[in-house]
Amino acid sequence: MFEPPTLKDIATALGLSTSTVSRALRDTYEISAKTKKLVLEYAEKINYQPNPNALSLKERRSKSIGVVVSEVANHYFSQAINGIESIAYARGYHVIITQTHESYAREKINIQHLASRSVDGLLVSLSAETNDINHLKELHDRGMPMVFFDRVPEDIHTHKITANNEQGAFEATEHLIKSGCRKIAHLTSSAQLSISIERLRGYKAALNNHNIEVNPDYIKHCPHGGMFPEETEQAVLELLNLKDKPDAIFIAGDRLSIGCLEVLKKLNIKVPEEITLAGFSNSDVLNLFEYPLSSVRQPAFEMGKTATEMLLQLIESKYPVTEFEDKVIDTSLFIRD
Amino acid sequence: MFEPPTLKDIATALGLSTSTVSRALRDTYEISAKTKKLVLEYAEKINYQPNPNALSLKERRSKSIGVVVSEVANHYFSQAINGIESIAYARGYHVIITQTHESYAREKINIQHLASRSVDGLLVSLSAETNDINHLKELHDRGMPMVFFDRVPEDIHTHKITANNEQGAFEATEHLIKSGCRKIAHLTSSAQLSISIERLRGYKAALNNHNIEVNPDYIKHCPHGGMFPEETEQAVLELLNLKDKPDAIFIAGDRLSIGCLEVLKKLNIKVPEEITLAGFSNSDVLNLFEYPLSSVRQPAFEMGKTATEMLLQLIESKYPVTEFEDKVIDTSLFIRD
DNA sequence: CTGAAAGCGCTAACAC
DNA sequence: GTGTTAGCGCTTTCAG
Repeated sequence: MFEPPTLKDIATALGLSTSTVSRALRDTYEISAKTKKLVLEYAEKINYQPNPNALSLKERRSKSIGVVVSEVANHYFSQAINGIESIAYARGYHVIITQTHESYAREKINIQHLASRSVDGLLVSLSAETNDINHLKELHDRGMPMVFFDRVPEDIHTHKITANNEQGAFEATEHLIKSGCRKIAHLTSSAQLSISIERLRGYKAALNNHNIEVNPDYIKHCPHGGMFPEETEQAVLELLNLKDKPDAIFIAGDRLSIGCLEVLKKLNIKVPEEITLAGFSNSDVLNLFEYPLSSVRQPAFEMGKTATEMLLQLIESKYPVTEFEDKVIDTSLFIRD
Repeated sequence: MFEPPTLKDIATALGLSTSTVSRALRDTYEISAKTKKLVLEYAEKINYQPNPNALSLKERRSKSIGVVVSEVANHYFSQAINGIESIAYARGYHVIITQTHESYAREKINIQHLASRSVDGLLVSLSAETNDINHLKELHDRGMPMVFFDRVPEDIHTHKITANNEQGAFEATEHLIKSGCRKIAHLTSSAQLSISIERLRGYKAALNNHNIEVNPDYIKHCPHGGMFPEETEQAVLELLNLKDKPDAIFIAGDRLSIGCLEVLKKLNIKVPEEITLAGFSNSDVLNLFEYPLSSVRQPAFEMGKTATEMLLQLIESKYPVTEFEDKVIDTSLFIRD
């Protein structure tokens, strides 16, 4: 059994009261230098650490924040998490990471878990399956500080931080057009996700701008964001089996890009000779790929940092915050031919 | 301010005592069906959740386990984490993930953070920098349940779970030999890491087995496991600049493999024509790479699961455990030419 | 069957 | 300057 020393242990060992010890440790002014020294040295010696649960109970905050993402294996999220940690650690907060694996049920459970009083605030990116956000709304209404990033809900009024998805999608699609493609398909995640909506909008805008008609057959949604390979495979096959086969695909996500590349490779379809690709991806190994995939990169680290700063501001604010920011950060397009 | 309802809130609202409410909620036998129903319905209505900090304080356990890995972006670790979560969630435990980024200082801080009483046990994979394990030893001596996986220390007596690194390294190296290579280099992580030692041993054994002399110039250590690209680049360049240039490299880790491939690509050195590669990697995109990289895959998910089962057994054991297991799981070699 | 009270480890009035 | 005490939210004797 792991039984760390407590204030009382120090107090009895030193013949003092717990409050004196507590004050000495926290360096209150009204404590004699001698006692302070005595206590500090003894605490150091036995490696005393205050019990965080007792502290949380008392102070009514845990100095920890919860993070909800779909998958840490996704490079966008692992980079964002690094950004989150960089700020949180510097400000003395713990970071508790949970994954939804794009499941709405899992998301509800994780949020539930993190709530109660075990975290002081939440950084959330919605799962692909989520289209009912009542579990979040309720928690938010009851006062849980919350900041959304990347995949954000419409009707919760709080800070949100997103990449400029529309602009990124526009640039990627336009790049395909400028490369000579005209029959550009769009492979994307579930339809209700904010990122899907915005990227679709950018895609359509680029086509419109170049007087290319939007072909509904060219737009394929994967409700689980490519979590299941079959899902992606089927979508890609449907595109390839169209009588008027696309000459390019603009892909809205990392996992989808990988799934798509795998299908093309399996079918031995040459990229970019037979089909050209561009996609949203924060992977750091794209340039090692056999097939070129131009990619829209999101400033993941920076987004994580900013989201965390915003959250800590909410958490530590003395007064209820009513002005919320909707921060949009630019993406950058990396071209590979 | 987020102020969730407490037992007392329910009690006063219903004109009962807190102890009655507590019992009703936990379905004790000595409570009238009527009261129970009343309480349960009200609790449901206001979405009551017990305060986990109060619970932890009382029960002297938090129902959460801490995980220490170097990087969640590493596929081996993200898969292991999925295995860890699968068991932990099923048994009602939280999982708190922390990253060391291969830094010893960060590892110490994370362990410190997780300790005290905020987690019931620890799943640890050492950082590349770590060669002093006193921070862990001390904690372990004071009774913190601990299970090591992947990168394990020598002299802490507890459950350990590793891949059969020596065997995996042997097979990979032998594969290179059978492909006709004779001048096989070894690019690996920091020298004190258990995985480095074991993989080096397998590498040497394979060479010996085929009567190839071990050339010390062919063995390059990267103290930070490829965390810094310059480190890997320098090591690879040193290998390539040898007068007797190697015709193959056996690479001991994921990040190192990527770093190495990037250097080769930059220098326009053809794989496998000019040099053949094999490495430890759990990446799921290797077959999309331009250059073939045969890989030793570790059963990461299974390792995470097993480690968690072992840890929960330690945590929940009524009596001090003195028999410890040293579980070694086989790897598998995936060949790409 | 239900209530009162103690205690988990800590801090913060309030004594003295 | 230091000790005493109450209380954070919960469970658990112990009374009744």
